[in-house]
Amino acid sequence: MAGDVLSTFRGVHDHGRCTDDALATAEALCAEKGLRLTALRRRVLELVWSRHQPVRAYDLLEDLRAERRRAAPPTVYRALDFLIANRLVHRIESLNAYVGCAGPRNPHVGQFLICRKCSAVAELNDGEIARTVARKARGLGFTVERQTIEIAGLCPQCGGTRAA
Amino acid sequence: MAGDVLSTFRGVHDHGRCTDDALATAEALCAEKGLRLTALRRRVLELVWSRHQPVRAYDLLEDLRAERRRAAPPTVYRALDFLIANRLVHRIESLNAYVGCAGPRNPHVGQFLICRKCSAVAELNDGEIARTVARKARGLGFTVERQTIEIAGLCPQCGGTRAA
DNA sequence: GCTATCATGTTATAGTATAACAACCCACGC
DNA sequence: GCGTGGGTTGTTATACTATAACATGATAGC
Ligand SMILES: [Zn+2]
Ligand SMILES: [Zn+2]
Ligand SMILES: [Zn+2]
Ligand SMILES: [Zn+2]
Repeated sequence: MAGDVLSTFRGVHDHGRCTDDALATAEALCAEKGLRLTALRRRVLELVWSRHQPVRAYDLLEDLRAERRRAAPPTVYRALDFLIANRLVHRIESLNAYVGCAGPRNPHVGQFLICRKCSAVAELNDGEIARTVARKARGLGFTVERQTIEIAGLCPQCGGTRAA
Repeated sequence: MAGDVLSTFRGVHDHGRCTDDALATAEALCAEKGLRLTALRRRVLELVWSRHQPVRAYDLLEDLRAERRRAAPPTVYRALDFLIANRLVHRIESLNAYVGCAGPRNPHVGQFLICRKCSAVAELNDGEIARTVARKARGLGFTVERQTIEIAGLCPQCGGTRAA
């Protein structure tokens, strides 16, 4: 992946490289696990990465149709199901949208910083937050299976304060 | 409100009282702030509380129609908009559903424990989690405006471990 | 090649939410 | 009282998100 957690928020990053890396990692990961990253699934993953922003399913569908006339909603939703199940894509619940996973090899919960102005999303993936949440929930007798953490606000470029 | 954060998860709580309290608090709060808690909005709030579970908008609509034939989707969505804007109701993003706010007087972010088996939802509202998230985000130059934290799993009644 | 399995195509429909404009109501000032 | 103006609700239509159900096609192991 190209750079740290905030690379998405910076004006320009080498997004071609960033997408290529993601696809290469996905290929390798699927090969290791014996998963079938078909042409369709690979292409959907590529389209998800193509903007480095949360992408909605029907936008993906529109893109797909340009090159695959027979694409229908199940086409894209099934590809997304596969990609999400195998941790290559995350769903952003508060936006009904999808983003490529920045680190599919590191097991992690979904934690996202979402800029309401430029729509960029960065994956936070902070262990301390995850552990604090898990500890508090466990302390109440609750068994945690999935954490959904979505932080909305302004990224550094769009009005955020400078890092200390 | 009737009891602590986990009262929702216990077999039986005095839910009539719990709903009455919520409505009384809402009335008082709106009176203080000069907000118009109309009959419709009050009734929708009551319906949201009626199950002490996440309720979907179209279920509310169905309930409403039993007594107000002219109710349509905007009827319920507009009431929900008002209730959410004034912190009387929370939206659970991962479920497309709505729950009554357990403590509208305490300013707080939305943090929820959601049992996938019995569908009960408890509002966590833990300051340490909120502060940890805020600190981490701020450290990256991100200005936090809204936190969405939804923890899915099993509640104590449905298979969670006992609290220590 | 045969066959079981998984993947995709295809059609239809379910579920969630908002746009746009009309009608109504009520508080306020005249 | 009367108008008037803003906020609330009614009404119709439509946009957006997602899945069901069954048919067809590709793939891999035997
Ligand atoms: Zn990820
Ligand atoms: Zn931004
Ligand atoms: Zn209750
Ligand atoms: Zn439960």
